[in-house]
Amino acid sequence: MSKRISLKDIATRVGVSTALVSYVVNGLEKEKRVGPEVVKKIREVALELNYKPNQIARSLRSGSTNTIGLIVADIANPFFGQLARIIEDEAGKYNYTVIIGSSDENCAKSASLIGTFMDRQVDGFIIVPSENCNREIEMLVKKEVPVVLVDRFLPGVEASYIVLDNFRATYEAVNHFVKKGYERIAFIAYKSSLIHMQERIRGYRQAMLDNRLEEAIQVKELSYSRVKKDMDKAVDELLAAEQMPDALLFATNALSISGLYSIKNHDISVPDQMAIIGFDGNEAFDFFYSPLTYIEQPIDVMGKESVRVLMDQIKVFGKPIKVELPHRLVEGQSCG
Amino acid sequence: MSKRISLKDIATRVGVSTALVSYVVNGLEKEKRVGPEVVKKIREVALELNYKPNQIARSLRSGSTNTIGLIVADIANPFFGQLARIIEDEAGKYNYTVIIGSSDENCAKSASLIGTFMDRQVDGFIIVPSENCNREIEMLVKKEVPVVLVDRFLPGVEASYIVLDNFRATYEAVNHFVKKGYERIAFIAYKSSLIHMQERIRGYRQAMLDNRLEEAIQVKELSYSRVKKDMDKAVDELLAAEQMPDALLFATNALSISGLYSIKNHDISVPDQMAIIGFDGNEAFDFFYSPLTYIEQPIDVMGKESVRVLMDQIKVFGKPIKVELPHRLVEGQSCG
DNA sequence: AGAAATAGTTTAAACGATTAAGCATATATT
DNA sequence: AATATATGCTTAATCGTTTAAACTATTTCT
Repeated sequence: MSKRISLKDIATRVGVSTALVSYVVNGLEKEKRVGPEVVKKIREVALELNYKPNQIARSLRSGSTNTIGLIVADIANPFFGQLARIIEDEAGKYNYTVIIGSSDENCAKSASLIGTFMDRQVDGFIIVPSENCNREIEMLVKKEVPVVLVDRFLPGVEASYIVLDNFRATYEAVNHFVKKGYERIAFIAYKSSLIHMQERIRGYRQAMLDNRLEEAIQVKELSYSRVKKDMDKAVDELLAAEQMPDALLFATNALSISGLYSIKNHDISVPDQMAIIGFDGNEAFDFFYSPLTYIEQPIDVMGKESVRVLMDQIKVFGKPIKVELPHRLVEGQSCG
Repeated sequence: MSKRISLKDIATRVGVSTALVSYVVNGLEKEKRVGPEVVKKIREVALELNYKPNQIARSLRSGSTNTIGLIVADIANPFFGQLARIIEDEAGKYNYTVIIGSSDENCAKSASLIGTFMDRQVDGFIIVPSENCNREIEMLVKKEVPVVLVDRFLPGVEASYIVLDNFRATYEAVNHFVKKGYERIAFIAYKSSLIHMQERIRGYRQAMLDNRLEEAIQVKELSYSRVKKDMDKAVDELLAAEQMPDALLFATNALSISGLYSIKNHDISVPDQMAIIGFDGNEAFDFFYSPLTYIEQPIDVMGKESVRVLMDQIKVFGKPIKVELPHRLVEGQSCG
C-alpha cells in the first residue's frame, strides 16, 4: 500500500507547522486566525495531494471512533439482514460506521464479539441479546458504554431497548384466529427464556384463556440448534393428536419457514385443515400455496429508533430509554 | 464511558516502564529477557485490572487495522447476507473484523463507501463492484490496496476476483431446458453492462445458437431500480407474443422472486404452460406451487475463497488471483 | 511613549502501544 | 586484571492528529 499523505506532508510542502494545517482542514481558520494566503496555499496543497485525515489517529486522540458495533443473531437471516441495512443507512446519516457480528443466539459468541468490538473502541453497541447474556450486557452498562438492545430486552438489566409489544402481537393473532372461527389453536415457539419469546407465549396463553380456550392450549418449544428435527416431531405430534389443532401460530420467521416445509410435506391443506399465522414477513410466505397471514414488525422504525436512541446515549449517557413498537397484522389467505 | 486501563496504568502500578509491560503482554518476555518476578507481577496486575490493549493505538503504530471493508449490493438481500455471514466468520479466523456497506448497485455510493473505509484504514477490501465503477477500483489497485472482487469482476481492471462461471451456468441451464423438451426459452435479466450479467446473457445466447434455437432467442433486460414495473411489462409481453415462450430463465435471485409474483398473478401453470429455472437458491423457491429448479452458487466457497485470497494479498501484495467457481443445477419440479 | 490588544504562527504535549537503542550491573572468559 | 558476554531494565522516538499555551510582530489605544 502506497504511503498516505499526512498533515506533516502538507505542512512541509507549504512551509508551516502541522497545527495550521490541522486548523485549516478542520475549518477553524477563522477562529484560529490563520492568514488568508496561508489558508489558500494549504487548501491548494491539500487538494493537490488529495489529503484525507487518518481516522485512526484522530480516534486515538479524540477517544471516539464514530463506529458502532452491531450484534445480531445471524446476518444471513433476512430479518436481521434488513435490520442491519436500516441501521447501516441510519448510522451513516450521523456519520457513523457499523461493524457487524453474528452471535448465533450464543452467549459465548456474543461475549467474544463484545470483547472484539470493545477492543476496537466502538462508541456504542446495538445488540440483539442472546439468552443468559445478562452479565455481559450489565458489564457494558456498568462501564457506561452506550448500549441499545433491539428485538428483545433483558429484564432486570438497565439498558435502553427497542422491541415489539410481543404480548399484544400474539394475543391479537389468537383473537384473529378466533374471529375466523378457529378454536384448537397451537403455538410453535423456541425454547428460550428470552423475554420476547416468553412474551409471545404469554400473549398466546392469555388470549386463549380470555377466549375460554384453555383446554386447547398447546405450546411446542423447539430447540434453536435443531429446529428442523424438532419441527418435524412437533408437527407429527400435533397431527397425531386425537384433537388435531385447526390453527397454528408460529413465533418467528425462521420457525414459520421451517413449519411450512413440514406442513407442505404432510400435504395439509391450508386453511381448510389448518389455518396459519406467521410472525414477521418473508417473501417465501407469498409463494406458499396459501399465502400467509402474518404479524408484521416495523423493522424500519425498529432500526431507525435504535440508532437514534444510541446516538442520544452517546451524546450524554443518561437514563435508559425504552421503546415498545406496535405490530400490524397482514392478512393473506392462510386464515380463511 | 469509564476510563480504560492502559499500559501506563500497569507500568505505574508495578513500578516499571511501559516497555516491559508491552513485552510481557505480547509474550516477548523470553526474547526481551524480562526478569521472572517482574513478569509474574505484570501478569498479575494486568489480570487484576483486566487490561485490554487499545487496538486503535496499536493500529496507528503498526499501520494495520486488522479490518476489512466489505461492500455488497444490499446486505438485506439474502444472497449477500449469506455471503457476508461466511466472510464474517472466515475473517474472524484470521483475527480480522469486517465493516459492511451496501452500494445498491450504485457507483456513487460505492465510491463513498470506499472513501469512508479508506479513511478508516482498512487493510483490504472485498467488493461486489457496481456498474461503471472501474475508475474507483482501479484507483485502489494503483494505490496497492488489497482488493478482491466477488460475484463479478471488471474486465480490464487488474484486481483479484472470485466469480461463478456465469457463462456455463446459463449455458447449461438452457441445455437442461432443451433436454426436457423445451424450445422457446426466454431469458429475463438486468439491464447491466456488468460482466456477470453479460456472461449470463452470452451463455444463454450461445446455448440457444448451439441448439439451433436462434429464432427463439428473447432477452428481456430490466432496470435495477424498477424491477417490479419492468417485470410485469416483460411478462405481459412474453405472454402476449404469438409464439409464447414455453420456458423462462431468470438471471438472479431477486429477478426470480419478482418473476414468480408475476407468473403467479397470471395464473400460469408451471411447468405445463411454462417451465422455469432460477438463478441462485432461495427459501421462497421451495414454496412456489412448483418448487423451482435453480442454478445453485457455491456461496460458501465464494466467501471463504475471497477472504483467503484477500489475506494472501494483504500478506504480500502480488499478482491478481482470479478464481472461477462451478455452479450446480438443483432440480425442483419447475422443469418437468 | 508605553501599555494593551490583535494577528499570525510555532511549540510541544497528549492519545496508547511498540521497539530500537542505550545504560547499568553482574557474570564469564582469557 | 582486563575484556567480553549476559541480564534486566529505561529512554525516547514513532505513528498522525489535535489543541492549549507560548511566542513574535504588528497595530491600536491612552
